[in-house]
Amino acid sequence: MATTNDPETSADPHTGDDTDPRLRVVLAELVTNASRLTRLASSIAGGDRPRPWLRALSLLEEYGGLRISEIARLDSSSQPTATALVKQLVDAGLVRRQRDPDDSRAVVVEMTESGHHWLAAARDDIGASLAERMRDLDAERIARLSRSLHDLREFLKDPRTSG
Amino acid sequence: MATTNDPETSADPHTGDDTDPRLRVVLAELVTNASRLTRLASSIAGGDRPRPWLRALSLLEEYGGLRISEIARLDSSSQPTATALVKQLVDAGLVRRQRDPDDSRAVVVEMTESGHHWLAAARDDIGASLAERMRDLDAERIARLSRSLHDLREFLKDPRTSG
DNA sequence: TTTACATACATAGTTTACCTATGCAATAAT
DNA sequence: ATTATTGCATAGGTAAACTATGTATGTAAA
Repeated sequence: MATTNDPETSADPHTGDDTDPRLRVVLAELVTNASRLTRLASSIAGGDRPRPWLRALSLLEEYGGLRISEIARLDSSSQPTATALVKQLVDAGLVRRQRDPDDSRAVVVEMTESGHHWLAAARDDIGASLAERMRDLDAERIARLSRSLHDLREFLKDPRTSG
Repeated sequence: MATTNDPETSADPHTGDDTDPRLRVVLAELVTNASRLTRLASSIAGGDRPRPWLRALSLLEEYGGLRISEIARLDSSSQPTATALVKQLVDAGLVRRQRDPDDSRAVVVEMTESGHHWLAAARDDIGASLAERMRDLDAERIARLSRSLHDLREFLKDPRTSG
């Protein structure tokens, strides 16, 4: 056990033991609740749309053209996973691959019109399924909650440039 | 296209088209943000703990003893998935199976002491990993956010009995 | 400029987490 | 008693992820 360390000198960045214990607890609860909500929502509104497609297309919509390795990094997945995912999207006609003129090793992935339509339809479906079960909720409250989650993710991505 | 329907008579419960369009949009955004936060957090704090174990043990801690089919339902998974999951947890010594005295077809699954320890340690690790990157956040704000997500899930589970 | 290393992506092979379909035993309903 | 239903187990399959590695291109050092 390390609980007998001198509190004055125990700021070891590896263990994080100098953080607020209350914060540790509520952060663990937060991810539990976010994860459960996500799982329940996707069981209700999932349809048969591949969730990796939604993630990748959302990123491409947000950032424009992306390299394979950038997709992997932004999606917290490995490069081979991103390669396979892009292949599926190309086969489905939702994205297009182009060589980077400045670096012929690289590939730039862009959404097609069909990809934009697919993503919009997916979001409509998800929103409609959920709204049907939650029609009494206040949209502005949900919007605020959504923004909080967004901000928290930005902070988690890089604590220095946000928050 | 169904966009030319008479708005007065288009309250078809199958399509949900009578719900607030703004609500549909923000709900779709909410699940996107919750899902992305979950994914990022688990890539940071995931460790190598099986996520299904965390889900199942959290349910058992919350509800006490549960049947296989109850675990499946509460976890939004199929019964065979729950059977396999419980088998893994039994093999790891984290839960114990007992026959239901009132119904000898049924199985009641309960956490062992080891299971409680495992879950507590997992949460400590997750909380510590996240708190290390987010040490400047206000714990009470996170707690409120966490509660909102919890309440929203309760509402989504059964819109009539919560809100 | 040849050699060496780094980067970007592709491919192979494996594991994990699910699913559906089905079988079997116990209970409930007629 | 027969039939239907319920609770779980098993079989078999798919999708999404990983690591390890190969190949081609770009970069830097000798």
